[in-house]
Amino acid sequence: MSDPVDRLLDAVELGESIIKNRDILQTTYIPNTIQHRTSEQEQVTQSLLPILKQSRPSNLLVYGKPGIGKTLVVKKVISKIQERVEKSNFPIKLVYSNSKEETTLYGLLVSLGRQLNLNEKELPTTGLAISEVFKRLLNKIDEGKLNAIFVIDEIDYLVQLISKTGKDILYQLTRANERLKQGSLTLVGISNDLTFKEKLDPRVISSLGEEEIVFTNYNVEQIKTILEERINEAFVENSVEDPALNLCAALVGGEHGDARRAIDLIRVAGEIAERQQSNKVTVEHVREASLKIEENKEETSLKSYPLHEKLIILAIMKANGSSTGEIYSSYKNLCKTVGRDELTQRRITQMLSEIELSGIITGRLVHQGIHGRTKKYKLTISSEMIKKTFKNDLTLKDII
DNA sequence: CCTCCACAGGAACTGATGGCGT
DNA sequence: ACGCCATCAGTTCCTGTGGAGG
Repeated sequence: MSDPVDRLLDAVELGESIIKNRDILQTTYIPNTIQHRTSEQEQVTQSLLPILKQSRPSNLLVYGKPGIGKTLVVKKVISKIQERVEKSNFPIKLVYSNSKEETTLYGLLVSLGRQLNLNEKELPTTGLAISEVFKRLLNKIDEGKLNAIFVIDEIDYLVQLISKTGKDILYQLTRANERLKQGSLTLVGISNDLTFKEKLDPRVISSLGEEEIVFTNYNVEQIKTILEERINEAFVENSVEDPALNLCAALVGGEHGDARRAIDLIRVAGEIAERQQSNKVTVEHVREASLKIEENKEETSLKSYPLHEKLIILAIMKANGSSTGEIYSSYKNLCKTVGRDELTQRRITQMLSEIELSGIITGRLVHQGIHGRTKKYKLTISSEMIKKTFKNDLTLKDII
């Protein structure tokens, strides 16, 4: 999104910048005070408190919509506790992982292991049985006499991964303490999906859900104060106009109140203002930033698709609003012209729903009586965008 | 009221890849 | 050297279905 080369060049060109501290505008930055979240911080601390007494704290489940500070609060509390026990010989190890970023169960366990300082030799990235990986994790904790806290973000994705493979890793994680002699393991699950608990094994619920904390959504006012705080620290004084700030909060607050997106928005707006050599961030900049973020998302997801998905998107583009059957035959023609083997219709329907999930197309189920049922797909982005991004693709450029 | 279309979408399977332990 | 294990892309086979048209 923000190209480091551009950033450097701009900074040199301008000599001075209206953004004085860029790190603060990163969504991973943990501010000193997390606004509107004091009681949640207390609750998290409360359930992790037993660590100080060297006994095992409760497992914890944190719920709430995206971008409302769940991860921030959990990370902050744990690092505070870490500071307190630093000198004792009973160290706390924070291990964070995001299930969405790891595509497989194996990958997730390995990323946990890496943070426990297991190297390639001790924990290879492939080849082992899942149970073997798990055993090595526990061994490491036991040997190091660690108090490990596993923070698993978007744990609902993990549940999906597990249900595919049939392993009950979550159950084993929650019961791991019975297998540990010297260390301890605490599980903190973070979930966006408030109903996700229903999908869990009841045995897991009883131990994982020992404590539950629900984060409420931010409203527009709260988003605004959060933005204000970051702006104060990150921007040169008075360089963000009030209407711009309001618009930022309104654009985001109108949806789900995702603070991360608000912060992204003001950061991009700031960068645009800088590039235009303006010394103020205006409403216009925010509007532009909003568009730019949108387009960027579209472009990167278009680019990242494999060939057959791209062909499907082109097939839809040629006949916007067509049914699966029509798309499929159009796709087959495209395959012929580029000289590739075509895939089965089953695979194509699957790809279509995958693409739909990313938001580039939308499908609508239609029942046409004797003409059966189909899904009709439409593009949600402009065909110019598609042409523009696929033009550089060697195999595609002549069929656009 | 029944039939039958044109698919949706689940489940199980295959073959390839890559790397482990022994 | 061998069997094993996880994962991925893709295939095969399958059951299910709302309502126009007879």
